[in-house]
Amino acid sequence: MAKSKEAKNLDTSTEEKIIQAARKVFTQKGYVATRTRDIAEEAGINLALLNYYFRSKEKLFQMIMAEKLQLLFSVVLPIVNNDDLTLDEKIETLVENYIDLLIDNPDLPLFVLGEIKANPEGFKDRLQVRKLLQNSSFIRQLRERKPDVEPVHFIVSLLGMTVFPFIAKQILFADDSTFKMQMEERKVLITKWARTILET
Amino acid sequence: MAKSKEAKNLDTSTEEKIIQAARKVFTQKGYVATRTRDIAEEAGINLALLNYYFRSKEKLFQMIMAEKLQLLFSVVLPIVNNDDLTLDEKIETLVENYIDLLIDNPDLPLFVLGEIKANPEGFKDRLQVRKLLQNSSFIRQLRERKPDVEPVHFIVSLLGMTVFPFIAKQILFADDSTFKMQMEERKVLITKWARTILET
DNA sequence: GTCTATACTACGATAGAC
DNA sequence: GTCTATCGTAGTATAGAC
Repeated sequence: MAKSKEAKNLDTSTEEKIIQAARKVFTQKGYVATRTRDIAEEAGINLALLNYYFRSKEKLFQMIMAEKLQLLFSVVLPIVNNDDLTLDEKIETLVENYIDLLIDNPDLPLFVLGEIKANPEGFKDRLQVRKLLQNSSFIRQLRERKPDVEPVHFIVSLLGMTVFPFIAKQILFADDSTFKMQMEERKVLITKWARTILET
Repeated sequence: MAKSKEAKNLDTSTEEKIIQAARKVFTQKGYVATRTRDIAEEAGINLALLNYYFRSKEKLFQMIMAEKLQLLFSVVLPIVNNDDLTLDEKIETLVENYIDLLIDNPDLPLFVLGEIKANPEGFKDRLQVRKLLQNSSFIRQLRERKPDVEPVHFIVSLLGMTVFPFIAKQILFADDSTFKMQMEERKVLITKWARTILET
């Protein structure tokens, strides 16, 4: 730990300021739409410094994207592979943790999904979600509980109910504070509905 | 009807060829990422012709976007406002029609939602989905059936289950043919699950 | 490390010949 | 209506002074 500091941003290093700015602008506008000038301005530094610390816009972007993918995986993987949790416990924990994550990072889904669509090749190796899920205890438990339905259908529905509001909030929700409140409400609703579906 | 023609593309007017190309490229790559040169090449015409027929990239884009929004609304509005349909009939029809639409236009959701996020101001007046839904018989029926749950939560879940697979298909589904097959399966699954949820 | 000035490239748009 | 050639601008990246 460094000495106690009161300032939030004034004492952060230039490199860190650039990273923070890049995080914000990239996730808000996507790769093509962000200009390195936007990032420099947001960071309060000169444009040349961006290329001094990171070689290029592309390199800087890769850092941010890797970080965001890591963030997404870090929520899912520990849960779906945890043999000690029952199926119902997994569902409840997944939904709660995911909604908490997305409330803190509302741009995340549209950002990641948009960039994957824009450049599928760049994600070919990094995204083996299907393989990671395939052997998980989550899938195994789903097959046991509902042998007649492909697990993918349940997972897509669970993810859809959880993630979709964050993707479509501009259209479907009025203001930001009621949105947050309703997402808290959704935690228990989705969990309940998912269990109901499994009992069908 | 024009005289019978066998060719599909050779006889279409230059203007129509540009529109078709723009439809394809814009919905695939989004506004910022598409270059007018891409559209010209896709249409098999010269770049200058694009500005001859449509004044600018922006004008051409607005045409395509208006068309796509119209497409989305034309599926939803007639159903949610139809007083002759029961709630269960509305749900079934909505899911079926939407999945059919999205199978034919898989890029549609990510395209529209991405552009709205990129330029929220440009959609302020055109998107009054909330107001259009507010007074619909669909909402009224939902309130009657489940007075304890905000209708928005049910609608978001229904839309999420239906639309999300098309947004995340790069990640969650293997190949295109099994994807289509599984989307057909989903029609009856979502309808069934939605009804189950309403009985909770 | 940080700045200013600039090179280089890519893009949207237009002029002008046919 | 359609083409070639080109203008103007905006964006990434770098050179070089401090």
